[in-house]
Amino acid sequence: MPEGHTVHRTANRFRKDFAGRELNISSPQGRFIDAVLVTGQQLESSEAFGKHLFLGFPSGFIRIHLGIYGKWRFAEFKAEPKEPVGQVRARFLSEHFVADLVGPTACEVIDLAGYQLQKSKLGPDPLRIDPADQELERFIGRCQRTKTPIGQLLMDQSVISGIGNVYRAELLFRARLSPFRTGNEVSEQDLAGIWFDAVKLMKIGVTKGIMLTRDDHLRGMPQLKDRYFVYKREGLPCRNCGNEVSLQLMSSRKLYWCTSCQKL
DNA sequence: TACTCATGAGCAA
DNA sequence: TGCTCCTGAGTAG
Repeated sequence: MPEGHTVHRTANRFRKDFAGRELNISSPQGRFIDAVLVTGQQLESSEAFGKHLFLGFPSGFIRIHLGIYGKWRFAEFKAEPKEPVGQVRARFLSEHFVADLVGPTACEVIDLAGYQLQKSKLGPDPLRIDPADQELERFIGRCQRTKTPIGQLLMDQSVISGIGNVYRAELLFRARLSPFRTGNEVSEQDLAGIWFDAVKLMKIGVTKGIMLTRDDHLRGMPQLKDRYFVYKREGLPCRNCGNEVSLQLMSSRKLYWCTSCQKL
């Protein structure tokens, strides 16, 4: 489930199983021909920024973005790894670990300038908190300078990075904010509330590996149908007021919200 | 077997 | 705004 928390988990996994080792990098599918530029080199760093994963090697970086279909398959092996299954764009191999990448939107080798350029396009990431960078102030400033609806701003990776369609819907419900309220009409206090709630929920996502947004369900592993307040619950009763959860398209993405709890 | 859908985003018009 | 990239899971028949 590729929202930001997944990418941070993947970065952690690469640090744990692959960092400091020379990796054999190949493209079983044949579409990542630049694998030859970095294969055999030592993995020096593994970092997530928003939904981007950057793997650092002596001669450059691999940037990976899962997009909507992308997936990782990790495995440990004793003697030989299993043969790749399906359309494996890239295979990362160390002595005892293998990571197969399937269906990413982006998998490319970039230099330091490209790495810095990619990072410069991203807004603050709630999972990378550095007080010196004033992330919260940047986020609030970007929102309050525009008449774009808050539901759209939360999906804009240059405003806040790592949020996707699930967290967007759930954060706005938890804040009782209409997705259609424009950025300049959302108070500083409400924006700070969304930010800190995102920090909280996404950290849970990193720890648990799934998106949990209901405070009464933070323990255990609830079924998908019980996991959310509004996401994918169109037509069902709102868990707070009982009104039907609404669904409509916003910038061609499905937006779920409760018209009664999240008034304009 | 065929069809639909998805947690994303770049690009042209 | 709509098209396109791209893969696999789920569902209907």
